[in-house]
Amino acid sequence: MSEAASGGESLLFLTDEQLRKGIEAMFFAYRGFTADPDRILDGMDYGRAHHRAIHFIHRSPGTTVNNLLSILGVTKQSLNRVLRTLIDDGLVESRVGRVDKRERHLFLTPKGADLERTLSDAQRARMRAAYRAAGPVAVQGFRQVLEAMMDPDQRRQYQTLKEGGA
Amino acid sequence: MSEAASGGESLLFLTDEQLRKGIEAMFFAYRGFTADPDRILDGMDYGRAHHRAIHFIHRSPGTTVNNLLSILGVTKQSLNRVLRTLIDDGLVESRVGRVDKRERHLFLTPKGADLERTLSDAQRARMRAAYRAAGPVAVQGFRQVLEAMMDPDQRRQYQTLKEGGA
DNA sequence: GAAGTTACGTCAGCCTTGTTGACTTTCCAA
DNA sequence: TTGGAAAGTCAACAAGGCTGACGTAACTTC
Repeated sequence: MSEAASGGESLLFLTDEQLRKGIEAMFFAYRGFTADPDRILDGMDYGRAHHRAIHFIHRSPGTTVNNLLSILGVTKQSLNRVLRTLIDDGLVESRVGRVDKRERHLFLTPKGADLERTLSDAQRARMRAAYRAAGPVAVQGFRQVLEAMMDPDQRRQYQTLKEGGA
Repeated sequence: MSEAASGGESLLFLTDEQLRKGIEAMFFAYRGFTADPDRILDGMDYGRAHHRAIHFIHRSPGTTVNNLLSILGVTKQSLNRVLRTLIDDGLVESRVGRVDKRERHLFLTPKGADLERTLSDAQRARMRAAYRAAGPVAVQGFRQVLEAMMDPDQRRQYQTLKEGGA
């Protein structure tokens, strides 16, 4: 490659060996990433799927079922099972749309917001520790690589969420 | 916090908002991370669990079942089901240990190595594109944050693997 | 106003991949 | 020789994905 010859900055970070380390880092890190919420949910009747639904409803209150579907990337049957229990248990409220009555807008109830806080506090605590240990420059790189790793569709959704919350 | 007051470099990267973005980035990126191998495996009778087993057997040829168990973090019954099909299909070979005949040492057959290559080529291609897009500095930060995010046990295993392959 | 489309919910059934628990066989080591 | 570790296996179950089919209400289009 020309860059390797032209400059001191080589392309050694693109070797298969380096890529493999990145792949394994993703594998192990994701386990850590989900470990704390999983532990909390383990006692309750909920799982990771409930966590995801709660997260994104909290994130975008009033979101429609269809919208949530496309963010989570699952089928409506799969989401419905999860949503059903959350609504029945009084963690999520489903309101019929005003302008389009076919739509259901989803909101967390106070009880749902409580669980959301418990879960995200735990997940953020780990994230915060990792960020603090690695420092702001590393964090920027972390985010850059993750964004580059997403599928275009996913990246668009991520960007939309990112802007909305900024 | 004193650092925020003391220096120009603030701790804004540790705000809940920034942490939430990191959490969502992990969520969407992991989907991309697994998408390509998943697509390949979809046609065959295998799934993500088979991919993981194949990856780590390739990574550490001759590893024992117990060792693989602790790396993958699943029960032996769960791993056994996956391993059973891979052995029956002639992708993995299980050799009785020489010094300790209770142990089984696992190896990929040529056929298994073929599939491993197909899968890891696809996964590395995406990784490489992401690395290239983000650049070496970002990649270093990426790896730092991921390592800091792991549980201590996972980090130890990751480090061991990392050194072994370096 | 009729016909088609969209949003949502639900029933039924299936698959993968994780779990526990119980039990056997094999084999090393004290 | 006996206890315990390693491995394998059977059975049962649960979470959380999936497809397919169907129903209903509401919106859109012709």
